[in-house]
Amino acid sequence: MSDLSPRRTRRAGGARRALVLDHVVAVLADRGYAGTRFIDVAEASGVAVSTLQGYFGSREDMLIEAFRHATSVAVVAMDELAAQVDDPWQQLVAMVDRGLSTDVATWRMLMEFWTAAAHDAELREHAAALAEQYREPFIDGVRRGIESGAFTPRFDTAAIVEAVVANIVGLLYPVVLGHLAPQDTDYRDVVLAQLAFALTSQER
Amino acid sequence: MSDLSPRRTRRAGGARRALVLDHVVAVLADRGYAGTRFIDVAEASGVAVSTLQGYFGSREDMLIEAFRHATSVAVVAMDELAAQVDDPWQQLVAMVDRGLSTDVATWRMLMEFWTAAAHDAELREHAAALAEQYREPFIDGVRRGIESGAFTPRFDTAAIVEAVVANIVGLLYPVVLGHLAPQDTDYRDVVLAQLAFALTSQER
Amino acid sequence: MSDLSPRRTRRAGGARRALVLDHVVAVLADRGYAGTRFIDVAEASGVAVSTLQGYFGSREDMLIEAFRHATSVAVVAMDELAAQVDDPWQQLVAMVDRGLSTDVATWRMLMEFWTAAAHDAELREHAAALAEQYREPFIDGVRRGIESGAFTPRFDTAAIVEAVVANIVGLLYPVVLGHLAPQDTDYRDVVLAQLAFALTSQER
Amino acid sequence: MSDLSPRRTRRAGGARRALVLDHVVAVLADRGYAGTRFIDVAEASGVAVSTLQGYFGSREDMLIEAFRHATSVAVVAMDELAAQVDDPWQQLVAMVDRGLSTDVATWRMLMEFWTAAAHDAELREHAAALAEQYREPFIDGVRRGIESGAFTPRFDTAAIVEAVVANIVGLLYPVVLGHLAPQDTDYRDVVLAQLAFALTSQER
DNA sequence: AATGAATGAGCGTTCATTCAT
DNA sequence: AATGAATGAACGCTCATTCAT
Repeated sequence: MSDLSPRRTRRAGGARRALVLDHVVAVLADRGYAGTRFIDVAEASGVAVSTLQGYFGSREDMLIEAFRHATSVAVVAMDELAAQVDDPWQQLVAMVDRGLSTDVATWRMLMEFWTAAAHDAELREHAAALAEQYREPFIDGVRRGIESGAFTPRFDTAAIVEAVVANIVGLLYPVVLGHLAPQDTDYRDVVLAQLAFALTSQER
Repeated sequence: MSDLSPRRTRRAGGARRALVLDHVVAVLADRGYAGTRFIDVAEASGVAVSTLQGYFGSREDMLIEAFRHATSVAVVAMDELAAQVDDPWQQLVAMVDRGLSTDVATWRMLMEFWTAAAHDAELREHAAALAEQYREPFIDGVRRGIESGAFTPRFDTAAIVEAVVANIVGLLYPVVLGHLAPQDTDYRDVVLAQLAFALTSQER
Repeated sequence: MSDLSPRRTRRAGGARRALVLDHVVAVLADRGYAGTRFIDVAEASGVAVSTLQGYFGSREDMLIEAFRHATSVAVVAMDELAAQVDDPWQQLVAMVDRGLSTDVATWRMLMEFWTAAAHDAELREHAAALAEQYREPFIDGVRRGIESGAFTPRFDTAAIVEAVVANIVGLLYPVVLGHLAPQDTDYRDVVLAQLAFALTSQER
Repeated sequence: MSDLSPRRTRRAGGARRALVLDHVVAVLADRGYAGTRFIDVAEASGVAVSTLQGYFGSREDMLIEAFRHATSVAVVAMDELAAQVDDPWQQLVAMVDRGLSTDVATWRMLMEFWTAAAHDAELREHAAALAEQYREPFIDGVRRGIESGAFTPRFDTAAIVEAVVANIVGLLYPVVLGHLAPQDTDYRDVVLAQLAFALTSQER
């Protein structure tokens, strides 16, 4: 399993520093990676620019840490969700529902993160870890269903999971750009039925 | 059908201007929306910075026009593909194959475009038009299949199309960030089988 | 007497060129010396920028020639006025009236001219010639009055003329800046009475 | 009485900022309004360009504040002069002498200020306030002389004051352009005698 | 002669960063 | 630790000028 935690522990700031990170994430979602300046975070958080630099070092370091912070929170939440449900199919349903109900702010943050990662090797590593962690509980759910005999999949587990994750992440731009309402019952029905189809051989 | 053409025709530049646009798109995919400076395009195209400004007006106008140019090309290509195939199912298969084989450069360009659109109202309008045009031939294919009796869909046409488009666009980040090979036979099988399932009622 | 004519005859343009000069003067009064760009004159006159450069050479040369043109016109008009009136006092009155009724556009043009001259040696020479020519008919009027016995001045002719010219030019900023109406009967009365006082010894 | 003070107090800079303002005024007089660039002031004052922008905001704000600074100083000096002399006539004489002995640098600064004001509404407001304040002690002196019976004016107070102010300001261009020595005893005699004439009815 | 196209020089401005307190 | 002040680097943009037609 990859590491999502910061590589070195920073002392500066302490509690105040953690509070600032949430502001950084909010500004990031609003103004974008390249558009997030020190002064924006300073105004949003009430902390002086030079203090921010004392906390994080450079602008890029601040943004990278904000991404680590925000994505870690999101992944941990998904993991906890998976741990709460025992039945494999119900677990998958819960995770799909969770994914489909991702709020716009989170999508925006992820969009900025991934777009920034496309231009930055260090962020790209982090994105790879995030992708793996995000798919992990899905793969786990499918495998547990297979082992228990509940699923008799028609395809590779990896391909099935990739498809359902694509069904979730594919909502990002429609939702962020306002083309699609965040929650659509019909869409959920299609995704879940297709997933059930993929997991269940016809000869059953 | 929405309008993807530039609002006003610019004369400056002529043929040379069109050549430059391709360079702008390339730089855009490489450096990102915010990271694309006049000097980058100048170096890539061999045209002086001030000449670029003579062509496009401002940096933003240049980037917006590049996006219009590139996305129009992509949409027209998809439309032509749809027009070439007569059988509805074969048309859908062809379009899915086309979508799944989208090259990294195009995905990067679209990623930059959509991310920029999230912060710019004018680009957002264009993105909405693009989204509509991209889905149009899919919806058309499904409808034609229903009318001919080939499809007896289990769900709303819109939801089915949204799901298959999500299966395509959901590849963007895995492909751009290098997590996934652009072409994966298993993934294609899942997507097409799920689409066929959604379009075919069991009682047939 | 100094020379106000252009130093070298330019061929380019001919009649069209002369027409353009009036546009240059108008733009000059409106936008100021430093603010007058080729494109402004081009838009005002309907002549292409590069054509203007063909006419005048550089931007500065164009402006300098416009100043020469406009000031020559003003001085010639004052000279003609002086030649029309025979009686020395009536001549002075006519010239004062003429000066006090200078229109805002002319004042603006002169303001730009003199301000530019403060930063340019060549224009300063021209301004010196203009100053001399402007005072010449005043000095001539006073001298003719003295010779005829009509005036018995209390002060040097030069000082008297300087004072009355100051009374005229002193209106420039109030008029241009809108603090004072261009024509004020009371003010005229003061200027003329003070002039008459200066020209007439009490023992007469 | 109009307000000549800056509209909002800026903190940045403090003492250093005030020192820079004098340099701005000097450069302004030397190079003109349009010709005064940040780099000129930076070189004259030894302060970095970006620091100047930190102090003043924009180039225009810097120049406007320099004008306010310089003109306020000039007006305050004239007011103090007026307050020192008790006898109305002696006060007027002192003010005329002060006006006629205005140094070239001040005239140049005022010339630039007024010329700039002709193209800028905000500066024009300030110029109106300045004009009013400049004439105020003159009007006050005349009125006090009338009340005490020392003056029995032949004309409106406003017209008389306008004429004497014109006699002062009318020196601007001759002095700035070097046509006239700044101090000329004969000219002073004319101005003062004409003023005395205007203020004293013949029947006395 | 007249013009559009192309371009380089120069300027205002933004912003991350360094430094002193 | 926290901050304001100061600054250099970099970029978009304007505009006069040169060149080819």
